[in-house]
Amino acid sequence: MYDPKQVEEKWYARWEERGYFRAEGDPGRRPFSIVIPPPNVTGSLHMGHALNNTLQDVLVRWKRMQGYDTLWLPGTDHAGIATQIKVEEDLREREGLTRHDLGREAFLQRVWEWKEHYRSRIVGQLKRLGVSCDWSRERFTMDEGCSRAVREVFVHLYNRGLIYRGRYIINWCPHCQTTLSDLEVEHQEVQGKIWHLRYPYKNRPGYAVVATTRPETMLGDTAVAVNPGDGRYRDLVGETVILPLMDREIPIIADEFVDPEFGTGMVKVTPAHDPNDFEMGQRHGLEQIQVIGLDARMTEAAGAYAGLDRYEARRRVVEDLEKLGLLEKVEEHTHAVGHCYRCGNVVEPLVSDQWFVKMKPLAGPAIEAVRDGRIRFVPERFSKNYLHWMENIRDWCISRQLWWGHRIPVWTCANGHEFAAVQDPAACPECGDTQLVQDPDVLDTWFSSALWPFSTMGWPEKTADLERYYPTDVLVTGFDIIYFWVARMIFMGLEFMKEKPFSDVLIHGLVRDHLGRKMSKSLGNGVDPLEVIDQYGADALRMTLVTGVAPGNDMRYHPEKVEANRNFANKIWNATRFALMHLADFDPAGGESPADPKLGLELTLADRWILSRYDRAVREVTRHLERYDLGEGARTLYDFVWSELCDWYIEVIKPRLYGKEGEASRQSARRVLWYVLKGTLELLHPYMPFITEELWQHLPGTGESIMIAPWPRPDERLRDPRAEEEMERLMEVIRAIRNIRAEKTVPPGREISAVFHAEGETARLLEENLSYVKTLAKVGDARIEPPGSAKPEKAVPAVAGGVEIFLPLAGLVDVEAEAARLKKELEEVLGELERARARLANPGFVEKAPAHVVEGARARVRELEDAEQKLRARLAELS
RNA sequence: GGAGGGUUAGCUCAGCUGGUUAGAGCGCAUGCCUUACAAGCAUGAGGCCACUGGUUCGAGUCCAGUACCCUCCA
Repeated sequence: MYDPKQVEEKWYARWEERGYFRAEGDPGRRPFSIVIPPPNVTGSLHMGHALNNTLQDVLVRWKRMQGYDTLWLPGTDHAGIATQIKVEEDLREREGLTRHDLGREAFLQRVWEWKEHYRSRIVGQLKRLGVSCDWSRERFTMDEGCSRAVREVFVHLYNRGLIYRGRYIINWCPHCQTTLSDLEVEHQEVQGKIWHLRYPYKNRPGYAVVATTRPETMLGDTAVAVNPGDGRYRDLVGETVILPLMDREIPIIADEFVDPEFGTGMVKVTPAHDPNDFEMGQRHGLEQIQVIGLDARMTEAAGAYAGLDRYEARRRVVEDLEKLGLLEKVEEHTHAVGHCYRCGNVVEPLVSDQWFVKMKPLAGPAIEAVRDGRIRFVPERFSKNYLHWMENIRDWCISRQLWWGHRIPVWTCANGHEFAAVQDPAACPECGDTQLVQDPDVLDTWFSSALWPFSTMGWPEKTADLERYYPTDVLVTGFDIIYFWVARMIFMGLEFMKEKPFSDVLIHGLVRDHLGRKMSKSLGNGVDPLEVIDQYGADALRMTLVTGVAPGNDMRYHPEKVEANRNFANKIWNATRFALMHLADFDPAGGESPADPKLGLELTLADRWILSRYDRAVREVTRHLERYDLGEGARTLYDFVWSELCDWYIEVIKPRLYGKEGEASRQSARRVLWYVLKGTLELLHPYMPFITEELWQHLPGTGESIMIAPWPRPDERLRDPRAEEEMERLMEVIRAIRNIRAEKTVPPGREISAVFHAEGETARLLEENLSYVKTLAKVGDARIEPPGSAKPEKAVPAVAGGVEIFLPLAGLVDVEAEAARLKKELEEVLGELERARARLANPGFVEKAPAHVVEGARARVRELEDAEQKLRARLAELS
C-alpha cells in the first residue's frame, strides 16, 4: 500500500536542494513565468489556496518539463485591514489591550512578528502541497523592494496629478475605523422599512412627503428634490419647507437624478450621508451637514439627538415625528445595505478628506489591452465583467486609517507646503523647512498588490528578471478578485512597464463545502488542506482539486473524492510495483521507443494497441493543458491508467512477462510496459508530483529527476488505429464471455471451453490472439470454425465483435433465459439499426456530412446487420 | 434594474471545434482474498441531457424564449 508520508517530504527536500525550482535565466531556453497571487498573512491556507496553487503548479511543472526556463515567483501579502484586525483581536484576547494602548510603533512591531509567523507557516503549507516555486525569489508586499516600488508609483502618479486629495463622500466602516473603497463594500439585501415623512411647506399649507429608508439622516437634510419633468411638483420648485425637528428652512430643488416612480417622487437630500445626495449637493451648491460621526453616533449637528447611536437615533426621530403628526406612513421594504467586507458591519457613507487615484486616464489603456486580445481571460466570459467594470470605473479611494500598511509618502511642512517623496525627506523642497509631518494614513492593500508582477522583479531598477520574465505568461486567480486585483495590475502594469503584466488570466471558482456553501470561519465548515494531505497525501488532494474544477466554475469538496484519488495513487503504486518485479533486470539501453526499428521488436496486437492509446493520451493531455483544461487532462490520464493500462494491458501481457511465450515476446512486452509506464508517469507528474517521482526513480533507465525529464511527445510511429479497432473487438468478445460466466455464476477459477464461429479477417484476428481470450476470460479449450459449422450441443450462445460464441456449459444452459437474453440484445441491435439506416436514408446526410462520418455510419450498419443475422440464427435454434 | 453562470445516472460532477452506442467517482446489486492492487477484480442495474421552439443532413453540444437555482454589478 502506498504511504505518501514516506515519499512526499523526502522528495520535496531533494528538489529544493538540487535547485530545480530556481529560474536560471538560461538564455538557451524560452522563459515561462508566473507570479503567485500572494496569500494574505492573516492566517493559514485554505482550500481555495490549495486549488489556486495546484493549478499553477501543474502549469509550471508541465512547462518546465517542456524545457522552458520556468519562474514561479512566490510571496505573501500584508493584507492591511485584515491582518490589523487579526492582530488587534489577538491583542485584546491575550492581553486585553487595544492598539492605542501600545502605540503605533509597538503595535507595528507586533504585526511584523505576526506576519513572520504566518508567512513561514504559509510557505510550509505550500511546500507540503508540492508547489515548485522559486523560493530564492520569495517576496512580501511590504518588503524593502516592494515598498520602494509603492513609493515610486505613488510619487509618479502624484506628480502627474493622478493622485489627489479631496473631500468627498466615502465608505466608512465604524468598526474598523477606516475608509473602504467601493469594492470593499458588500451590498446585501436587507428586509427593512421605508418611512414617508412630512415636511411642512413654509409658504403654503400642507407638506412635502418624502420617502426614506434612513430617517435619522433627515437631521442632516439640506434640500428636498423632485424630478424637473414631474408635472405634479413643477410649481413647487423653489419653494421652501421647514425641516421638522431641526426647524431648518430648506429649499425644494429639481434634479434629474430623482426617480418620479420612487415613493412620492419627492426625496430628501442629505449630502453628507448619501453618495447620490452628495452629488446632487455638489450640483446645487447645498450645504453638507454631518450628523453621524466616525463612531456611528450622532454629532453635535444632530441637535437634541447628539450622542445617540445611529439606530437609536432612528427610533427617536421616527417616534418624535409621529408625535408631531409628521409621519405619513411606514411600509415594509427590501433594499441593499452596504456592509464592510472584513467585519460585516453596516458601512456609513461620510464626507471626509481622502486620497484618490484618478481612474479614467489609467482605465483607457487597460480596456484596450483586453479588447484587442493582448490580455485574454479564460474562460472568455470574464472579460465582459472586467470591461464593464473598467468602463464604468470611479476614482479609487486609496487612503486607509490604519497603521499596518504602506504609509502615504506625502509630507507637509510648517509653512503648509505639501509634497510626495520616494525617500523620507529631511526638509521641505520648497522652503527648506524641517518640521515635516507625514500623512498618518496608509495605502489600500491592493495598491501594492497592483504592482506585484513588476515590484517583485525589482522595479524600478532595470533588472535582468524584469527583462526576462516580464510580462508573465499567465495569472491564475479566483473570479472574486478580478476587480480588486487583476484589473489593477493591468492598469498599473501598462502605466509603469508600458507593457501588460500577463497574457492569460486563468480564472477559477471557489471551493465550497459538500452542501455547496462557501467555506467560512463563522460556519465552521472550512476544511484544512493540511489535514487532508496528512490523511490522503498531497497528490490525492491535488488530483481532486484539479479534476473537480472546470475553468471559472465553483467546485464542491467531498472527502470521498480525495479518497478516490488516493485509491488512484495506490493503483499506480501497485501497477508500478508489479512492473518493477518484471523490469528489475531490464536494460532499456538508450531508452528507445518500442517503435524504433533498431530494437527489432515483434509487437503483438496488445502492444500496438497500448502504444497507440498511450500516444493518444500524450496528445490529448498536452492539448488539454494548452487549453487550460487541466481537469480534462487529469481525467484522461486517470482513465488511461486505470481502464486501459491496468485493466487490460497489464493483464493481457502477464503470461508473456512470466516467460510463457518465449524470451523474445517477454522482451518486447517488457520494453512496451517500461516505455508506456515511464511516459505515463511523466504525463502525470504535473498533477501528482510526489508519487510519480518516487516510482519513476525506481524504473530502470530514468534520469536525475522526473521534474526535469522531457515532456513526452506524440510519436506518429505509435499510432495504430487498426490495432485499436481490432483490440476493441477482442475486448468485446472477452466481455461477452465474462458476462455469461457471471450470469451463470461460473466460479472465477474454473476454465471453460468455447467454440467460435468466425471467418475471414475476424477469424484471423481471433486465431492470432486467442491467447487474450484464454487469459482474460479463463477459457481453456477453444476452437474456431467457419460460420455454419456444427455447434456444440447445449451451449450458451452469444454474439460479439462479429463473432458467434458458444459456451458449452453443461447443466447451466437454460433455453428460456438464453432466448430472453438474445432477444433483448436483438431488440437493442434493431433499435440502433433503425436509427442508423434512417440517417443514411436521408439524402442530406449522405451529401453534406463529411465522408468519414458517412463511411462510419455505413460500416456501423453492416456490423449491426451482421449481428442481427447472427442473433436471429441463434434464436431460431433455441426455439 | 443590468450582466453572467447553472439545470446531464440516486448523489457530486465531466462532456473540448455539433457527428456512430452520453462518461467518471461515490452509492446500489451479484460473484470473487485470480501470486500488483479488497484503497482491489469481474459483471450488472440506473439517463425524454430542465421545458418550448428554431438553425442544421444531424443538437446534451449552437440560437431564442420559459421555469427554477446561484453569482456579480447598480
